[in-house]
Amino acid sequence: MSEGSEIHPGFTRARVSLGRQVAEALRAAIMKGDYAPGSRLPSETDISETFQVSRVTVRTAIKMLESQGLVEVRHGSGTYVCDFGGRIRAGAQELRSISETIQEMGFVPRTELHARDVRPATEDEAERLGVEVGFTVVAMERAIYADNEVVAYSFDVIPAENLPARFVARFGTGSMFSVLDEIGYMPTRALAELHPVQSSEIGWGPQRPERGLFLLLDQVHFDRRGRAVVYSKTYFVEGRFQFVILRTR
Amino acid sequence: MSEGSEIHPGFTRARVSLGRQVAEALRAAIMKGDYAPGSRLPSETDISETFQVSRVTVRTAIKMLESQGLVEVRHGSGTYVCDFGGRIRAGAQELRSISETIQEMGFVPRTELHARDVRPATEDEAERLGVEVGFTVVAMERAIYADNEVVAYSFDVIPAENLPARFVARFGTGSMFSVLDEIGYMPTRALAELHPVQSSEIGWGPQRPERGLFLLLDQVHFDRRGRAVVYSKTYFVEGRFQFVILRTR
DNA sequence: GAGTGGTCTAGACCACGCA
DNA sequence: GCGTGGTCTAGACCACTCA
Repeated sequence: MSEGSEIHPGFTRARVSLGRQVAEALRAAIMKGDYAPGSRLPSETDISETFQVSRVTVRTAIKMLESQGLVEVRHGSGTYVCDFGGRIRAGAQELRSISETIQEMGFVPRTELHARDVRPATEDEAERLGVEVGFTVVAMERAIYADNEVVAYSFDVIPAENLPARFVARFGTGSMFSVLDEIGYMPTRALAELHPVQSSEIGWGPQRPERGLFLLLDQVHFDRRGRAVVYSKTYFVEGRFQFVILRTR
Repeated sequence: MSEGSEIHPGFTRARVSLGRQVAEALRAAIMKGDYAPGSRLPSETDISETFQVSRVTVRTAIKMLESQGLVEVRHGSGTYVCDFGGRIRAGAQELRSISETIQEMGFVPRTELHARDVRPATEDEAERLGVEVGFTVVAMERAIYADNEVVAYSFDVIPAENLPARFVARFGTGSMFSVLDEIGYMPTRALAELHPVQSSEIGWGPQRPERGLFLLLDQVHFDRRGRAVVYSKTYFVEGRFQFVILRTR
């Protein structure tokens, strides 16, 4: 552990909850090898003393790690580090950018803009985003790479009717989420549907799968005020990305 | 609301947490139409007074409903009932039997046993279950119906080497989970992977999809002691079941 | 029986939204 | 500015595991 700093109430520009800070510290310790797969973490009481936080806070941190499939909690026994292989593994209920996930698993992420358009919303898009048909949107088509291998093709639609042109222009350059953050539309929640898809019409370029089999993550992102800010269809190429879900009672 | 009974600490044979009880009561109220889609639930403080529980408990209840995509929480504003259509919608991170989910959505569930075998575990099964190759297992193939329409085909494997024959015999008759519960192997956690699958070899009977497209939920169930108790491959027929994931930061 | 995680409480204060 | 949800605490007691 040996962190100790960085963790403090006081809310000194604290946009990150204490629980998350503890979770990140524990995650780093695990990744660094302080706790080997199969070994036991310190007890919740110990951790709470180490970080000087309440046990409730420690528990929220551990729940986060658990939902990422990183640790396993056994009642009456302890919390144990999971063993996981080298594939890209993402906890499906963690909302984070795909690039971020790829990076954290030790691969080099890259996105490639294939098309970009400012146009009226289709009927489907309008319904999902809760706007009128014909509302102006920015539409993007991107390929997402991990170590130069296509992991997913993503189609994103962002309502832009009332957005200053200087912001509209920035979509397609750099991280979509950082632009959204700047204009105050940072997604905090997404409701996603999962569908299997087979199509030879999805994707492009030399790595386009022959008779492509994809896992479609069909999701609408909402900001903290409940406004729909992005409608995304991300087609994950089967076999290159491991989506994990921890299911509990 | 107007429940009031059933909710009490005291732990009179309470295997169900207070939070879950409150969640169930709220869920029932929503399903009954007490709160229409889009309308606001009472505030957390109000609910905690109504049910005579702490606000923390109310919050765990609301988190459950949120993860099922049933309500939407907006900071500073309130908790609102989501609008969802007539399709079967399951929160992917809730561990519950499929039949249970189907029933709760207002359909009539039915499972049909197609095959059943007691045999040695394959290499793959042994690895996933953490047992030796050749370990005796019960293997079942079942079709799961909602209102007489096939929703999924499920392949379940249960380690049975040391299980009394009288229990082994019961798998395939009635609910798999109730048998597991009786013998003390009730799953409390499952780690699932999601994959798209296309195959004409999955399924049987007149409703077998032509060129079947499925969402495969590939999962190992664990009991509270961390023992692997079931290895399931469930192939959901695309279009008949809506898997929802709430993703949060 | 000692030690671990699971549940619950009452109370405090912060951040946000909305009028 | 009031009411809403968000975070955090200290302490209590229960249920479970394991030696």
